[in-house]
Amino acid sequence: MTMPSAGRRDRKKAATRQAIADAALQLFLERGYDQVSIRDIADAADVSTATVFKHFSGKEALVFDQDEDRESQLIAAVRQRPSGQSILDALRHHILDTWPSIEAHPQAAEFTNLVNSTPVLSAYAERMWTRHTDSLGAAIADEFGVDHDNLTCVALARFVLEIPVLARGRQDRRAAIEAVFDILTHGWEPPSKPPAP
Amino acid sequence: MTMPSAGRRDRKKAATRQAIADAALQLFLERGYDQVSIRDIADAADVSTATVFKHFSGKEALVFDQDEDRESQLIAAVRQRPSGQSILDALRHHILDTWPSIEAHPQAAEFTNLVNSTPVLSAYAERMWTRHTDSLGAAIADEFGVDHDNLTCVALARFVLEIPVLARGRQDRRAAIEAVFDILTHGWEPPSKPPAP
DNA sequence: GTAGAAAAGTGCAACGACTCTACTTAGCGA
DNA sequence: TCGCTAAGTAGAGTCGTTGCACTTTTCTAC
Repeated sequence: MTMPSAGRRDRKKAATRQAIADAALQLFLERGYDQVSIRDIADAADVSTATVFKHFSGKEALVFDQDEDRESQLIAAVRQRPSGQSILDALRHHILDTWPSIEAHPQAAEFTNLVNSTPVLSAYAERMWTRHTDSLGAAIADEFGVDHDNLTCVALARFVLEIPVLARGRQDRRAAIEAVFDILTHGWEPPSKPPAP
Repeated sequence: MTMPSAGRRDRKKAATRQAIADAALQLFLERGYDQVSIRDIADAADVSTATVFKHFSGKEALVFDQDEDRESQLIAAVRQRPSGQSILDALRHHILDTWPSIEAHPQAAEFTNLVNSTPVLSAYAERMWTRHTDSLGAAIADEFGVDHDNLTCVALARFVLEIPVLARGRQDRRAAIEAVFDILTHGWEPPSKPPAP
């Protein structure tokens, strides 16, 4: 594995960060997002409020700790796909491989519930995905040798990044992901009517 | 036309609201969003800060004054479409008819620039559109007699509502809208390479 | 008309998120 | 061992936002 703890300093820094994130998540799950202040979190982690903001850009970021390198993974999935594989297939496999496991965590039920019941967190979660639209669109455009803001490529990036949001909370997430990729591949078709009740 | 000014009270209320919105927009364009406080706006409009929040839900809402009934228009476009017209066509015509005029306003350049250069405003603008995903998805589902959270319908709603965001700032907005609707209708295809330089 | 409900607006205090500044502490490299 | 730098602290301050008690204005019903 990687060795992120080059020295005692970095290790202590990571420990503080983790202590803050842990305290925050526990308090949020206990009382709800709006009922927990930064002060509460700082006290629980035994740090000052200023330290909290040294580690996290804002209150919402405390909830989504492990966000880091989704972007680079996405772009790598496009750039380093098996030769002969289409970009749509590469993205489909990447999302099928990486994403459902995030929701399959223990504690995921409570966590998902927390996010869905707190509007500011739902909004933040959506932006976490769509934030990467530009980079992914540019990567796709590179594969075809067109401008980075090429509409076709940016549109594909944006639609693909909506898929996790669309699949969130569905019973069969994998089927949902496949279904939406089908729309993108073959065009939209009216839903099949269910058998009459 | 409609008569929204039933009495003196409503007229004065509308006037105050307008005074606040005007003062806010002018100050924002002059100094930039972050350099204007709610107190500044309240002072410029000669009201108290509490009054500002009686009329607008938050600071961001001061920028997007005329947001109101996009949702009902969208749903009407689906429900009351000419018989025989597909839902995709109805939505395409609706967006082509209603949306490009919003950006064609005088002062639109400065305004667009303000929004694009202020992250919190870009995020808010996106949410203004995608906020209606659920209602539009439900309306589409109704047309086919399927569940309101039917994935195919919700996905279509979400993709369609992304189109204005995708077309924003393009040279030829109408062509951009058509192009994205083409993706939704026939499936995604790689972009055509431009002639080599 | 006039009384009184209803609503718009005010002034103020408060809370929480976040920032800034000046200061202490602790690891690190020479 | 001696600084240098980065992590952390305390505390004051800004700003968005809300709540409360109160005044003023308009509408409505008698």
